[in-house]
Amino acid sequence: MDKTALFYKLVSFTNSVHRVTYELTQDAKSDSITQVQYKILEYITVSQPVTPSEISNCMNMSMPNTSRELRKLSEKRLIEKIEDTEDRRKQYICLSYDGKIMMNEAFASIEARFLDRIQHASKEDLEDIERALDILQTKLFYQ
Amino acid sequence: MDKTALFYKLVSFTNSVHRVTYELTQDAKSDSITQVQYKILEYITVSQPVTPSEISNCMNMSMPNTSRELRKLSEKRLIEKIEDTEDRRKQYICLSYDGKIMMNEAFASIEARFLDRIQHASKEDLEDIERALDILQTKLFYQ
DNA sequence: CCTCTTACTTATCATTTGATAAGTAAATCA
DNA sequence: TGATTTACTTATCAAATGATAAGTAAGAGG
Repeated sequence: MDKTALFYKLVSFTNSVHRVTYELTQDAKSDSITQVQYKILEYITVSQPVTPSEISNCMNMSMPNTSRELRKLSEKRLIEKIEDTEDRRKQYICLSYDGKIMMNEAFASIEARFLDRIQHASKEDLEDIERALDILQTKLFYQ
Repeated sequence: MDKTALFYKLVSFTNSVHRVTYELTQDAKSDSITQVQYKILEYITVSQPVTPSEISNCMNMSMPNTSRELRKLSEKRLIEKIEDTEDRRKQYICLSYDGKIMMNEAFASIEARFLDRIQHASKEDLEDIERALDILQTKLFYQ
């Protein structure tokens, strides 16, 4: 298989990943937040504590827009801002108690759909899947 | 590895896929169309000919919004609408000549970045990647 | 101390996207 | 033939998102 054929396979694959991700995550988020706010909470969940600049960089959002969405999340009592004691310009963002509850529920609902999706997979299938995830993460979707 | 651990691996994996997809595709689309319009063109490119209803279903867009975006793409001369001769309510959407040129350019730019990403992969690595893509597509990201 | 840079905020505006109501025209069905 | 359904359109509105200008306050460097 030449590299261009592999590229087409990748295109088809990423489409599948996006479609299945959509299927697993649809309706998982609370209606009280927007899609972008959910993605920010998701990022904070796996990376906390995190600064607004990091959110801005990693999510490809401008600082003003990041700041606005963080303010909204803060007003909804889903995150907490903690000042850096050494550099008082910096902040660290963490999930609040309510935010943790919300994200736990969201992840639980996504996990349930995932388990449903792999319910007919054999032990060998699961091992294949795990190996394949590792290979692609290190050799193709790295960084 | 239990299924919950596998789920966390999946979460991390899909984040990587989304990030790399963003990296590969950023700036690939022309500035004269919006993100949604680009996604529609991408779908048409790989599935043409396709009906507005199919686009609406597969892209999770309402028919009115699908219709609006297709009208805009048509006004930009990037797609063509062909009436079904048997059922005159139906349409088939195809890329126009200009649309094909635009998508060829976009795909070429994405492919160039992809090739860059795998430039250091050995023949064995590429085979591993191909196998892994196949396994995940059939066992996890199916349908 | 003064200047520059960094980290973040506020304000504002345009554009995109999503949702809904209402309509047309052709096919199907009874 | 008349009623219903399907495929798509038009119009309109609200909300989300993106982009930019201008501002504050703290740290860093000379």
